[in-house]
Amino acid sequence: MAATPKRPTIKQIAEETGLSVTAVSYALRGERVSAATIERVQAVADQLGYSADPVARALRGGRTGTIGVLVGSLADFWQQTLAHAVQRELRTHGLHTILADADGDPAEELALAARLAAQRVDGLLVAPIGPAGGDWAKLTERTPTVTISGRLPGAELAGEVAFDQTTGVGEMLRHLHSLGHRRIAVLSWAVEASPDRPTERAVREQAATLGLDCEIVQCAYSLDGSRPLALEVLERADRPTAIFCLSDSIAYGVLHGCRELGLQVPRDISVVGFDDHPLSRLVDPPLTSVNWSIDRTARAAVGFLVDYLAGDRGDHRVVIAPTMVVRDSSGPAPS
Amino acid sequence: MAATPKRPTIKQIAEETGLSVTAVSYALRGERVSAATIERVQAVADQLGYSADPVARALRGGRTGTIGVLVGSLADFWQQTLAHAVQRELRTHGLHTILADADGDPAEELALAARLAAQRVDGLLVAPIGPAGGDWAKLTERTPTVTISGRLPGAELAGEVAFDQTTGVGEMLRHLHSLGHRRIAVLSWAVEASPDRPTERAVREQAATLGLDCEIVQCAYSLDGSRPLALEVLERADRPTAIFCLSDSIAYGVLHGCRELGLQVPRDISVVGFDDHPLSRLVDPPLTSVNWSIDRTARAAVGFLVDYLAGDRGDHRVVIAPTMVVRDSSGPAPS
DNA sequence: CGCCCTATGTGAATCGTTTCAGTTTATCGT
DNA sequence: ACGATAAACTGAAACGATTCACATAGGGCG
Repeated sequence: MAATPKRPTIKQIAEETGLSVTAVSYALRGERVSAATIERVQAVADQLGYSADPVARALRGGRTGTIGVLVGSLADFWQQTLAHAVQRELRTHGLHTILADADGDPAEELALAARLAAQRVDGLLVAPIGPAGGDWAKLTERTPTVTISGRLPGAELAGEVAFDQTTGVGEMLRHLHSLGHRRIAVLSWAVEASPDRPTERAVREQAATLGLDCEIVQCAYSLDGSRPLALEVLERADRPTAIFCLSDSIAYGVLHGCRELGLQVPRDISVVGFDDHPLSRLVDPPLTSVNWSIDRTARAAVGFLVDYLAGDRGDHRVVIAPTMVVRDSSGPAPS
Repeated sequence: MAATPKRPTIKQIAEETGLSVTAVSYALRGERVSAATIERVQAVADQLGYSADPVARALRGGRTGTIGVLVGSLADFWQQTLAHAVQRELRTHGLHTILADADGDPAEELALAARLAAQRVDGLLVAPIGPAGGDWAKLTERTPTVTISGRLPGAELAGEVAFDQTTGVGEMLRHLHSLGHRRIAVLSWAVEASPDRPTERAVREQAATLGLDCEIVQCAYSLDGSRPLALEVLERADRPTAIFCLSDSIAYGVLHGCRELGLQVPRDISVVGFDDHPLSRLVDPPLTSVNWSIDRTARAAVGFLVDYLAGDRGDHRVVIAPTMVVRDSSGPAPS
């Protein structure tokens, strides 16, 4: 092992200046000591390249300046972008990010969050897959937590960013209905894990209202996960006339599958998504989707957490409204 | 503030069992104490839901089980995917990830890495923008560091994953040359920050060899960053016949710009990328690019770091070879 | 029976920082 | 000039886990 030089400590500064460790600690934050001392300590600290050890500080009970971010699956492009937006937003508040990725497994979520909390993060931002169980009460009462689109059983929240799934699903289904589609396959991630997510419930309810024949199909998150499934659905005898993907990432895989089978979208079949990823306007054909503003989401979530940490216990809940974005991947149902 | 119940500590277990803190510490790792004691301690620990505080452990000097990952810009889709692949790979080794994002600013990189190191990560994985300066010597001799495609001035590395940029650039330029293109605009990120990156140097050299007129243009990373720039380039009187984007993300923005101006790709102009993001085969038209295997990259980088942490000081360097992927976005130069 | 060795356990220091509770000066008002 | 008070600074105890050095007891063996 290479010789490992230690980083400078407060103790070294104390020796260098002839002061006590205590005095140096105060001086570094400019309190309780004379201006002359502060200056002298600063000079030595700068020269040594000193910076306080966040680990020691955390142990003593202070803030770590780090927020844990837990996402359901980084394989999903939208969530990748969300993670980026959140990280960027946190940075504007001088906060750092520890990112964890449940990788599509709801059973992992609580464990990962606990691990994050054990790292002494100041707060948690959780975009969960779904209420797969576990009791978040203990965790969330110890660590301020803001959720993004999802429920955490037993959790006591510092804030909540919800998506109006009902309206979003409704608009999309009405759009498809108005184009004449009656038999629709809905590709959803995480159905097995939590069969009664609000999104799926909304799909069932609205489909019933509109008289649509909607089959909900379990689907892996990633591009490569949705393609084979799409192939299977597309090759059925009674192929649906439209496929409603509950994430744009899934839709990309479906588009790819259609291409492989020589199916023209939207002539032969309509394919629509549900997050409106930035690339959805560039794929072929440009994807009809429902937009949930990533920037607004990230800003709200981070804002709630920062407010809470600053002691503001106000009303920390917002519902992000969907925006229907009709592009070229949806068209009249083939007769 | 809500009552904040403390997490269980080793001390509580000691009181509960009537043992000393020391004995409990040993018992928890199954050393030096009688089997009966181990069992008793385990029982109490389980019942209390005890897990060791990573912060305290880190302070004492042990491993944290956390790796810092620093990427040049999470706004880039390829780097997003890389970050995901790396995180996933780290997880298979039982390691956690702290992700930092320099957001396109090379001047931030060293500071962010230092901050990561101060968090007591066991190692660092750095995919830098470029050698914007700073001295990485002190940091890297304290914290094992593996680079992914980039040089860190003064760094002493635990491993290195390099991309054979020269070959990649060469193949792409020859491809364009063979299609009759002679006037090419090269859109690069981070030119200002480090004008002599290996990639740009390779472009200049190979262009000279082939007799190509290549202009290198500074470009922001993101989709929205490259679009306006593309518009500017495309509206010139002596418009280049091909645009070579040094990242697929940039190419996506350019494609968007072309569409706005009513330019057909590749009939009116060819557009090619340089990472081969998974979505590049789905955009319209499918993008010609150069593939660097993200999985191989992530696996190699993480492998090097894990080996190093295990004490293996072997040869930790690999060069990832490019694979030219010709799709539909490149065609014969218009006459 | 006396000696040493092992098994099992404990006390205390350590990591780097913060902070409570003092202690020493110097200064001020009366 | 004297006690009160404030300013400047220090000691020591936390935070939670690890680990070195030591203590105690019992067992084995000549």
